Amino acid sequence: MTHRPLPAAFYARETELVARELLGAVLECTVRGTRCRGRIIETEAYTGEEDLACHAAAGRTARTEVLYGPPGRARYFIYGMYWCVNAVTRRAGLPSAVLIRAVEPIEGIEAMRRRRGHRPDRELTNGPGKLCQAFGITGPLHHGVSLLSSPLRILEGERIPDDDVAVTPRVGISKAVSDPLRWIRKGRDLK
DNA sequence: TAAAGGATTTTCT
DNA sequence: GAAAATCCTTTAC
Repeated sequence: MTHRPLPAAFYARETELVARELLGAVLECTVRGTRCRGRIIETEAYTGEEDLACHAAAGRTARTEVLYGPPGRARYFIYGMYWCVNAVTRRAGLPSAVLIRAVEPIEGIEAMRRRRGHRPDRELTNGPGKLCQAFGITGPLHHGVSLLSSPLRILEGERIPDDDVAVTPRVGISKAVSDPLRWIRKGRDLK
């Protein structure tokens, strides 16, 4: 497969479309010379200020500033003690992003096992906080950086066909809207 | 197998 | 004071 980063124009589209198209793309992170790669298999769209589950619903603050910036940048959100990867979408001034919820390890699995405490392989990267821990993604190092260049980027991958993709409402989010906004590759065996 | 609670920090009511 | 885009451990059935 090619190893080209997805261009900024990829992210400068409707958030739901970007969430769909990111399935199959390759998340890459290099930390101190160790490179990890994983194929994206689950994403979630946070569509803007009108989406109550989106952090931008709270308005423009230091915490949400990156969401308002240009597309193609990474945003990391901390829930108490965990970080998550987001890809900012649309254009500057329109706060929205796609949360990367799960990947399949491709490269650097030894580092992932080490960072994740040698759990079963299926539990290395099957959650938004877990995959960050596995990849060594931390806030100060990665918050707000471009996804188009190292150390953290998203590469072109093999497209996952529509027949293998399911769209569902978000689950476990009290402010979630009923619209289907979570994209999952069918048949994944991660839970 | 399911449910409950803790860790931890920012934000809102 | 409570909840949040989570995860892990403990406790109960």
